[in-house]
Amino acid sequence: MSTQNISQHIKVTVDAIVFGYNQEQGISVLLIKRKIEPYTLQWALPGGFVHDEETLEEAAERELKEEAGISINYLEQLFTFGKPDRDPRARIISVAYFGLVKSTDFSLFAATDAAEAQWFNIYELPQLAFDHAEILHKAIERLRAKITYEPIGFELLNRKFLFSDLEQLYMKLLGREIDRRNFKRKVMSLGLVVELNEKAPALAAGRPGKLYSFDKEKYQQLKIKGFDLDKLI
Amino acid sequence: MSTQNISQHIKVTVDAIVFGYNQEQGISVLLIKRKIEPYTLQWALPGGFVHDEETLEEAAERELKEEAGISINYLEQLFTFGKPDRDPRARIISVAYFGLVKSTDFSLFAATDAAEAQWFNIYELPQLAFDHAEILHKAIERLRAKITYEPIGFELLNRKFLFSDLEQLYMKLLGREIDRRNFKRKVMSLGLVVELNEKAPALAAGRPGKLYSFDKEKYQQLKIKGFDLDKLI
DNA sequence: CCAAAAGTGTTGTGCCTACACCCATGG
DNA sequence: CCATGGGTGTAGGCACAACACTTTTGG
Repeated sequence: MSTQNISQHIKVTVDAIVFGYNQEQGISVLLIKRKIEPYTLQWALPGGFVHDEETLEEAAERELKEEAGISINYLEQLFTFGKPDRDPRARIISVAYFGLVKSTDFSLFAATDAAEAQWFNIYELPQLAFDHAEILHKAIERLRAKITYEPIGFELLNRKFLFSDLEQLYMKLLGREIDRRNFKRKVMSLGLVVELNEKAPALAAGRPGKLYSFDKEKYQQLKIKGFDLDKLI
Repeated sequence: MSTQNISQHIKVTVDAIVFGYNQEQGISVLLIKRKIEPYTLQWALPGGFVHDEETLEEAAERELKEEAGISINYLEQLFTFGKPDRDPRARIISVAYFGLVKSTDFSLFAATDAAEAQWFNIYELPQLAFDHAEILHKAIERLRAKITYEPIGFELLNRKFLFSDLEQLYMKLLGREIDRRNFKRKVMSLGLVVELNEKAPALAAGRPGKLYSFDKEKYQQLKIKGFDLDKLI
């Protein structure tokens, strides 16, 4: 680093892209309605300035809690956006973080002021402030890539789920049909999903399915030692 | 973004991790010797403060030219490092960029003041300033991952090369033997490498090999439409 | 003629894909 | 009994891994 003490007028923000999933709404992303200039009343990703003594990830977690009332255990750094004119106020670079939440957190969230934070289906997005459309686009790409080599369902599904839930999550995200038999065989061969001895209550017509859940231990183990399983789909 | 005008004392730098390759030195990374506080005379990644009107990538390119005299066409963003205490002077976050250069650029580089910038084999690194060891570690991981799904040789080898050069590059990077016959078949099936009608001069004992080169057009095409070829190795 | 490196084919195995019918329940 | 969704097996093809001998040159 060449380190003359340059006077630099750059500020640093974080933005958080949080994806959620449930049966009705499909794959959604959390947005907030801006209450201040610029882009007042437009939808934007939750985020804000990094404080002097916190890490970037902590900043993203804090902003999520402040602006949307949700706590996320695990955020992954996505990309840093730094074009000089991406914010009309000043030179502001933004480090984007990426997270997944269970569908059970949806209801939790509905408790907060619905006008200021909301889930949007990723295929039906409003106009977004700043370069947030670009950021979100990149996040969706990453999500789609991730799902092919990591069992993402763990973060997105309820603790107990039907196999068809997992199928549908994958189909919605990939935007195409997948073969149920092949998919199940592959997923089960990973040993991450275990069959429970419970049947789901039959919600509609049709044969009720068994419940499944993720084997958290195995999941963590594999995540740590960096499982490079062949493409899942 | 919650956007009270917070007074923020964070500065932004970029650091560049440039990998090169040649037969003798193997896979190397470019480091510079710091001439100012802190960490004076220690080796560090080239980099420095982002200017107010340039993009992050431009900043990385500029610093590489200033500090090491090399021009790189393509840099890829690696990660942003932002722990509050990673720099003893102040809160400084660093956006790390990642690049590859041909071995022919090595000689070019030797022309500049050798004391201040140097290539180091990635398996024989000196102590590094700041958290640069961590940054470099992450870059090497990325390089290793990249090589399994992208034909990286294009950036690292000379325009014309022996097939054994490509083999050895992969073996050095992966740290294990690969089967020459299977490797060649796979690489050729991608259609990115073409056989030239030239023989290389025989440098040592042994049968001289044919020369090969990358088909730049096809390479660019595939890179653009995001080829998700199955794992190469 | 010997050492060193380049070049080259085949076979088996396992994984992936494609594909269709029966089962359990609610209405 | 019908509609709805859940559950399951198999056969063929393809890509990958394993494997060794011949050719060309320099010394």
